[in-house]
Amino acid sequence: MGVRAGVGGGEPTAYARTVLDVVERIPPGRVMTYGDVAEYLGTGTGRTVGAVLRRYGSEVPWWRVVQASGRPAEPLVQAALARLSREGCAVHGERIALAAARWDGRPIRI
DNA sequence: AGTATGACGGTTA
DNA sequence: CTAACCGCCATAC
Repeated sequence: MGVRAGVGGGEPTAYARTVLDVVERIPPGRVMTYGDVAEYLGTGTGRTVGAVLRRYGSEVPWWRVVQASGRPAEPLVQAALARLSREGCAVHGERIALAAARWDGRPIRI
């Protein structure tokens, strides 16, 4: 049941699965930067995280991953901002207020 | 094996 | 604020 089989031809690599796993856990209305995900995993970089989402991210909340500037990646600016705004995320221009929406990976207060 | 490629990030000008 | 540059590392070929 690889629910996450996205557009990619093959199956996600082991690394890709860890990335997708983290992104799937980002709570609605919260965001992580590409670099945050890599740092949280302890492997990879913002680039590698972006590469995974580009390939296999269609089945996970990809709009909750933004650049360190608070702005969604180029091809996703409008789509991501619309979804985040709907989730109650504070949007300033084309940027998310990271100070308020950034998620550290810990449960929000059970 | 070696090279090229990114939904990135930080620094510098 | 914009633009250029370089370091980063998993993948594709």
